[in-house]
Parts: sequence; C-alpha cells; structure tokens
Amino acid sequence: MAGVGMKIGVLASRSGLPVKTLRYYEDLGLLPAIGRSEGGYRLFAEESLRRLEFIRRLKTLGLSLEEIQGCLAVHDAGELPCGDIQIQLGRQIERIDGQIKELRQLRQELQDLLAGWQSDPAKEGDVICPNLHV
Amino acid sequence: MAGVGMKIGVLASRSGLPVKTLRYYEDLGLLPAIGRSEGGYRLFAEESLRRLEFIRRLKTLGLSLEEIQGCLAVHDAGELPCGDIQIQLGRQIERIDGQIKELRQLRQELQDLLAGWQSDPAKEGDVICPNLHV
DNA sequence: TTAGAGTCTCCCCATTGGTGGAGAGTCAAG
DNA sequence: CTTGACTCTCCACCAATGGGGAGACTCTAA
Repeated sequence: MAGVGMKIGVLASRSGLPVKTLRYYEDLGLLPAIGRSEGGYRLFAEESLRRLEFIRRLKTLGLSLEEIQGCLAVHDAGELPCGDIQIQLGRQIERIDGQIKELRQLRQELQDLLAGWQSDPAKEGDVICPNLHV
Repeated sequence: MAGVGMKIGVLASRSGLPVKTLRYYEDLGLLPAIGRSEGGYRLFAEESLRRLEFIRRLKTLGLSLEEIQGCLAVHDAGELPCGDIQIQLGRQIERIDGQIKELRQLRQELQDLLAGWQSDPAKEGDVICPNLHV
C-alpha cells in the first residue's frame, strides 16, 4: 500500500523542479494535490511525477502552461488527450512557421541594408544616420 | 525664427505616437526635451521629430530601446552613429539567425513527432499520452 | 472671467513563468 | 522538549514597452 502522499519537498527533489514552481503549478490547477496534511502541508500522489514529466515535455515543445492545462483537463476527464495534443502541436508548428517567416523577412531587410552600408558617409543635413535616411 | 518648442500633444500628433509613449521615451533619456514651460510643460525641438523617426526605424528593425539609446548617445556626442548602428544591426542578424535555428530544430522535432502520431492509440499503463511516452 | 482642453506626476495594470523573502506554523530526530 | 529543517501564506519583483486613470495644475479662446 502506498503512503498518504509525498510532501512538496520530496516531489521537488524527485522531479528536479523547485518547490516554488510546484506551488505555482498547483495554484494554476496544473498539478492538483491529493489533499493536505493535518498541518496544512500539500500532499502529492505518485502520479504527480508523471504529470510533471508530461508538463516538462510539452513545455520544451513550446506549449504554454495554459495550453498544457487544456490537454491535462482532457486527461482528467478520463479521455486520452492525444487528439488535443495533436491539435496544439499542429498550431505550434503554424506559429513557428509564422515566426520563421517574419524573422526571415527581417533578416533580409537587415542584410540588404548592411550590404549597401557606407561606414564613413558624408554628414549631410540634419540626418542622424545617412545609411538609414533618418 | 522657430518658436520656443512644441508641447507634447503637438509632437504626438505630428509624430503619430501616443503622448504616453513620448513621456516614456523622455523618462528613458531617449528623447530629451529642450526644457519646460513656466507651467512645467515639456517643450520639444523640431529635431525631436527626426529623432522619433530614427527610433521608429530601428525599432522596426528589432533593436531594443536600450540599444537605440546607445546609438543616440553616439549621435549626441557629435559623431555619426553609423558605425555603432552597423554593429548593432550585425548583432541583430546574429540573434535572428540563432532564433531561426532554434525554431527550425523545434519545428523538426514537432514534425517528426506528428509524423508518427497515432490518433487512437491503445491506452497503456498510467501513461498520459502514449505518443509522447509520458 | 470662465470653461474646456491640455498637461503634470504618481501609481497600478498588462503579459508569462516563475523567484525571493518575511513571518508564522509544523514535523521529526535527538 | 528543543532544535533545525520543512512548509505555509502573502507580498513584491524580474524581463520590455508602454496603457489607464486619478487628482491637480496650466493654458487658451471666447
């Protein structure tokens, strides 16, 4: 029979996450405690470790805590969240594509600008930097 | 002969920036006022318009206000800031390259993950999402 | 002179994912 | 029983770039 649950410090050392972060996750509802000790200490189930691993994994894939929470809500409703996770990851790819596109455009503009850069231009008028025409 | 300077609302409508933003820039030292009216109103020179255009331009190129301030400090010291701007823009390109690289790696990982995705996997053990092995 | 528009300073708010500390209470070993 | 480690709640703070509004003051045109 398993114990009544582990205290936050144990979960912290076993998961490798700071105590503060675990409290933060619990406050957000990402990581429900199974209850409190008589003295008011949070008690977590073994399952919390799997949950934290899940959170960590989705975080490294770029999902926000809110999106992760959505996936966990599906899981907590008793269903496999694979479909929702798939949707979120698809959206994440779209976001990334958009970001890459923007960054490439910006990079191109910078490149073009620097390609015609004059290191020592004539100081003309009141312009601050002639290379930028401003 | 130019007047004694324009008030912040005039500069706002002529530059297209909100009054709040102009005060913020002035607080940061990006946009020095030439002084104050007797009643304490900020007074700006015509040059402020060029300065704001310069700031706007570098901001759209992705430079932070702090970096822009560095360029303006060179300008205010009486030198052409082109060299410093060139350095900052070069750094910005490097930053962008790093970001694109990271985003591409992440995109690849997501892509690979979704490529082998099972929409309706067998529910095995205590795993939250078998596709993620967590 | 007076009304209304403009401006001042000061403080809080937003975003996201936490981190740090104060002061008080709890738990376990000796 | 005491001591030291652990935990609790609550509050403040960080990054960056402003936005919103209160309450007081100033300026301008009629």
